Amino acid sequence: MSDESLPHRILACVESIPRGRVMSYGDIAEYCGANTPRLVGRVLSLDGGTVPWHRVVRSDGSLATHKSDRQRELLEAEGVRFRRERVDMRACRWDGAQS
DNA sequence: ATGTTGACACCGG
DNA sequence: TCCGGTGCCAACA
Repeated sequence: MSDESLPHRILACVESIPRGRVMSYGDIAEYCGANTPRLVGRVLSLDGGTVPWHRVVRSDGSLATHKSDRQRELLEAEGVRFRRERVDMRACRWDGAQS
């Protein structure tokens, strides 16, 4: 399964997130076999923006630290439901296999 | 090898 | 629900 390197796997996973859906750093880490969610954030920062990074949020639904404004904008544009400053995980969480 | 840093997660108050 | 401290693991100087 891991014909690709871990960083590449993570990016592929993020790309697989459907429009209007989100995944937490921890979920992606587990799904891709990363030992720590911090690694996911690192990969995304290095990548720069060739993947829909805005669809990756914290496990509690809060947004990333520096780009939170931008991120919320993009997510709302995709129809993601917000509750104050947090994503409605209950409705938008994507596990990578859900229908 | 050791200490610092970070696009995180979890727990207690 | 909000805030702060603690635990994690990998990358870097």
